[in-house]
Amino acid sequence: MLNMRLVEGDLTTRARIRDAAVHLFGREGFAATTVRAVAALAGVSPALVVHHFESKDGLRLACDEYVVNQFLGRKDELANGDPSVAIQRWLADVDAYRPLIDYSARMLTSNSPAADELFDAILAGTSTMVDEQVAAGIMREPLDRSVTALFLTLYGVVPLVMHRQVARSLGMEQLSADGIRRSTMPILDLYTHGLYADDRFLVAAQEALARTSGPRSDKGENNPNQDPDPPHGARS
Amino acid sequence: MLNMRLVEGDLTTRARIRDAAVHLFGREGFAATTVRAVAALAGVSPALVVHHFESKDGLRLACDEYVVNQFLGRKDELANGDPSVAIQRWLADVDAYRPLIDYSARMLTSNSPAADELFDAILAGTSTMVDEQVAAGIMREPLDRSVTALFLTLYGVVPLVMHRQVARSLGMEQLSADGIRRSTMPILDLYTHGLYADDRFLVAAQEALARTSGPRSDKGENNPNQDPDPPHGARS
DNA sequence: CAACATGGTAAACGAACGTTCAGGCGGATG
DNA sequence: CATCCGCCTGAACGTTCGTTTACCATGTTG
Repeated sequence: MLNMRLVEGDLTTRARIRDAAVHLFGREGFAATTVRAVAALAGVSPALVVHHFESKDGLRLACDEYVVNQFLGRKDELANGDPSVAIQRWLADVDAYRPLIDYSARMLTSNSPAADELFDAILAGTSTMVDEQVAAGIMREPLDRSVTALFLTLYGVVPLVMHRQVARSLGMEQLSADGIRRSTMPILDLYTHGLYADDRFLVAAQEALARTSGPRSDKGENNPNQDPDPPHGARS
Repeated sequence: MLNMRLVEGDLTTRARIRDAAVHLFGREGFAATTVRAVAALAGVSPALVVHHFESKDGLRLACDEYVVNQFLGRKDELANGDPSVAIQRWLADVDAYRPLIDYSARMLTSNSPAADELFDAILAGTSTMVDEQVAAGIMREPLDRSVTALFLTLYGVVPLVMHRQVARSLGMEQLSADGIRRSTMPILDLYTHGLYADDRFLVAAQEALARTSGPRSDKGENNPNQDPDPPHGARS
């Protein structure tokens, strides 16, 4: 009834088209990529792309699903997994996974449901990790577990999402295993010891927050830092 | 010789078009936004858009420059400024600055030269801040100042870049001042005390890095960021 | 007053896009 | 051997896009 290679294997023409699409969507973006370009890269006719995926949107959906599954492993293992493992697996072999990295980086900043699904999965994994590490005494009890897990997730994916700026800043052509190695210790140092010599900012912020918990009228001139960037006496 | 309002003021038709473009480019993306849509939102004809900005790319360039200048303050003050001040100013009044936030969030993950310029400016400001705070004894001496500054910058902009996921995760419709307030203390706590109870991860990573400092031939079998499961292809 | 630059529009053009259609090829089926 | 069906293509269709062209109104200039 069917071609066997279609059922089990995945090196079919359909897969080649999908890979080409992941490649181009990741590098150029969805709207900037034409069906013709995908077809050309896969070595087929544009009509065949539509024949396999119904439409360009269908192709995107298939790519989304494929990348998410590659990220989280097989769908069955979705629940148990620690997503940071997947990120590590990717980053350990950046060159091989670059198309997937590019694609998911773009996906995470898009508005697609697949982006939400992927982010939620990573966040869930991070939350589990926080719970486990706190229970094991490896991690201190954070002030707010869910907010902490959220920002740990953000901090985990931002080198992926902004890999271009990371590579540029490190003086490299593109994200590489070497750059990742160079970043490991400083980041772990931050997570282990923090950065500030004392807790003056922490106290200042606490007081400021207590003061401004109600209104938000003035532009926050003595709002220590309601932003992620470390606070400082900017007015000095 | 010239219309005065064009020279000094900025509430001209040209500015209306530019604002409409920033609005749409930020919300829908550049490629997904049509010149006709910009013109319609600005209440003018599509031809006038081209008349003022030469082309759609010219319009993008003008928007890039405008947003960067809004971010860094006037161009004159570009050198002295601390960009985190700008981020704080924006986040303190999220609703008013939302179009600019959306636009620069999209810009930071794009490949435009303006994105590099903006990121470099923020990074430079953060580096200066690190130097100052270390000199003042507020901040410990980091293991690697430039890498630390880079990641502080990444961590600073990621709530902007991924505002959609931040808002979703905090159970909000969109990024709000309230969500930012809720995040302040946990983040500052991380920056002040770190997260881990001891330095076992730090030591482990240090040893792993020392072991693999040389070669990179094999697939990173004893990489610090190593994972139990080596990369696998499509075979089920 | 004539000449002209400025700010603006309506209509159309050529190109490129996503998609459709009619059909060819080749192996499995009866 | 004839049939059928899945894979695949070339050519075209309709649409929409960015852009161009011709033209109008207004107020400033010499």
